[in-house]
Amino acid sequence: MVQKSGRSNPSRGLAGGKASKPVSGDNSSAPAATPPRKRGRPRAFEPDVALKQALDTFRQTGFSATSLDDLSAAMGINRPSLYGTFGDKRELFMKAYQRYRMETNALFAPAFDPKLNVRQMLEMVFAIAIKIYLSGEKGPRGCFTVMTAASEAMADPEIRAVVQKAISNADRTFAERFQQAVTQGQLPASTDSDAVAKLVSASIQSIAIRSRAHAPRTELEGIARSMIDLVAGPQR
Amino acid sequence: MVQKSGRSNPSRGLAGGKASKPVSGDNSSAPAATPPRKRGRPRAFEPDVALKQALDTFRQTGFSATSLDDLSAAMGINRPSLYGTFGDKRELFMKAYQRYRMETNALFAPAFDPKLNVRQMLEMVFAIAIKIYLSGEKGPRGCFTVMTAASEAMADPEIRAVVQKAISNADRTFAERFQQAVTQGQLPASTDSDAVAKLVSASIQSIAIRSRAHAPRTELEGIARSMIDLVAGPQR
DNA sequence: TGATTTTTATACCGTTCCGTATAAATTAAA
DNA sequence: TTTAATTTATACGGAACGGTATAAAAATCA
Repeated sequence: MVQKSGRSNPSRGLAGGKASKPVSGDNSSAPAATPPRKRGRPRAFEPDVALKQALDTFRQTGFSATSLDDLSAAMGINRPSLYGTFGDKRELFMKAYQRYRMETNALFAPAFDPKLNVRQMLEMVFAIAIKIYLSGEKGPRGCFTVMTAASEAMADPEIRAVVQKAISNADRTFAERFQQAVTQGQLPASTDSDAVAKLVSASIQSIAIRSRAHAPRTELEGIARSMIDLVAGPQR
Repeated sequence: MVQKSGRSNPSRGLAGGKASKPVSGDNSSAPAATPPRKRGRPRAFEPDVALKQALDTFRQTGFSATSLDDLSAAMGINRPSLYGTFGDKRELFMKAYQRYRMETNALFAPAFDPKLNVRQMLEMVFAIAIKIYLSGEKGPRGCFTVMTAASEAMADPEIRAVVQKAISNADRTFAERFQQAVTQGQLPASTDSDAVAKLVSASIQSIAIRSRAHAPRTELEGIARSMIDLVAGPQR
């Protein structure tokens, strides 16, 4: 019943090339490139912003509880257009999740500036995490990876794989940074970088969980502070 | 106890209320417990075991992705009977969650035996948590509270309330135990019991998340070990 | 026995779901 | 202008959904 579209898939050429758009500030309606207009009727929507709306909707209500009507309405796209551009609901979910990962990786990147010491890095990481998890027009949204791990990752091996990758990636990023801090003398030589990294990840995941349960911001910040002090020593 | 003699009902047990849950501790008495046979056609199922099946099903696939057909099949009960006994899907979910809380509270209780020191308490807690989260015929199941926080707690205030309660209850239980350990000299006087409690809760929540993403048991045990050593000092 | 009470079993109802067929609309190319 | 290509808009179809009406079944009571 899968019915691979036998005819040429038009989104192929587009999807391959424009993976990431820098979203620069000067997008004043005149992308100087003036992309070569394709043959037929032009799209009435921007795939990237539509995908962002889909992501927001999925983050709000999760995969199962989000209907295609919800998505269609939030994205401002008719169902057939949605299908033609993003595939079925599951494909759309995967693309939205992929976008989420790119987006949040970019948001966290500044915290890993090598000029920052470990404490500064952690303070930035937690601040960014709390900001992300509490953002949202309709209340806090938590972490999409944690949400997905708790729900879809169970039954869907492919989704589980990307979630595993996201979690282990976070662990590894912290571990490498801590190991580096040990060699730089910012952390004691006895530090178990892998272990500490997983505990930091754990506290971030807990912040995500609690944020979705509407825990007060002070509670989230308290967890962050405790973890920072535990890793980098009490506040000077 | 209001045993009206007008109807001459020779049975113990409440006739009017439908909260008939006489499964008290003495169930291992003579096989002739002679349950007070009610008037009409007897039930063909045990409500408590049916509720357990419902809980298992909800834990597997979550609220939205579980259909009443799934529940009906898993519980071995027709839809109308299910309705008559447990109410609609959401009510059933609430009752299943309530049962989960009772069940897990009972499983964790031995770890809080006052005869155990802090390290022993933590080792038991983590061992029990990992055992619960990895149990399940069809793979790991994680923590139902964390699952629910990540999904239904968002849109449903009542569900959110019970999830909040479960989380804060865990925090408080740990905090009280740590505070007690401070007074007993098992932990340094400088210990911030509330903060440490939340970090322990956080690591448990992370273990739940990771278990659902099929993290290997050694990873979960590693997190537990790290947290225990962090709180109670390195292993002696 | 027959009346009453309660549960079971089947089948149904209206709604929502996901996905698609179809035709109109809009563009570039011929 | 005609033709081809592509997207939009409407509407539909089968399936699954949550929930319930209805009658048969199984028990007690009179």
